[in-house]
Amino acid sequence: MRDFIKVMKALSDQNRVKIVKMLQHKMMCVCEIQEALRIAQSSVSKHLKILEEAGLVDYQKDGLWMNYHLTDGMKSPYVASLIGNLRHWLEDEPEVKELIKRLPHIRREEICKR
Amino acid sequence: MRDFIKVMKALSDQNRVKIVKMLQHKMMCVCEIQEALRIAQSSVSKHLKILEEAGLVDYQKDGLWMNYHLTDGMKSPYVASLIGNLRHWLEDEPEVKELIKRLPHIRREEICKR
DNA sequence: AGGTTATATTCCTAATACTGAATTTAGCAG
DNA sequence: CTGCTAAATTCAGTATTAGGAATATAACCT
Repeated sequence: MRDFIKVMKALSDQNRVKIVKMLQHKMMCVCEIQEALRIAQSSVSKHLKILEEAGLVDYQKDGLWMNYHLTDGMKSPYVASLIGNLRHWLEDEPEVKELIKRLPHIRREEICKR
Repeated sequence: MRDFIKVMKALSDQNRVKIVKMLQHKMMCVCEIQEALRIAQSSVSKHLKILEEAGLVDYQKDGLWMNYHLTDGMKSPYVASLIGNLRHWLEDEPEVKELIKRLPHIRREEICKR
């Protein structure tokens, strides 16, 4: 029950859903997500932690960068099902579409170092 | 997006998830749910409203009673998917099992009128 | 109409959650 | 080691949510 509710809560926030939708397209570091969502860096970190604790995302260190990516959901049927469905769900949401369109132009080399 | 998040939020609460699991077994009135969950009547009403606004439950009047039941999810893919999955999900949760076991003994004729 | 009962709504309190600014931590480069 | 940068954590303020007691509403009965 606790695990199920963790996943539901994780997906109960607009910014976190947007993060999931973006990560379907490419792995991203914190500052890229920050740039895409235009919210404070600390907020991004906290959202990612909530997604991670729900089992939705994971990350690999790459020097200073943390590359966040979606998990395969092998550890939780709730995660597997929702990540699977979210591949088609919300695809036509204007907010999501606009975000995805901007994705290719958000490159860490241009964003970081400031 | 708003609709999706409404469904996620509706299922982000233990008592609301329990209500959904109970309604898989039979339609129930407010006081039966109140007796099953052992929480205040106003809390039950509010949870049911949240579930209703998310499209997860609906009700039919029967005199003074409101018979709440799960929807078929025809109006929302999110609802359809989650109600479908919740038919097997959480079946082995001790809290849910105990609740379902008590269900047959919770009959409105014995509960109401007090 | 007046009484009774089931449910909804209002009101208030306590707990939880989101936000951003500031600080800390960790990994590089020289 | 020093300086620099990305990310995590802490802190404080605000907003949202869950809870129950009390009240209002609606449907029934006589």
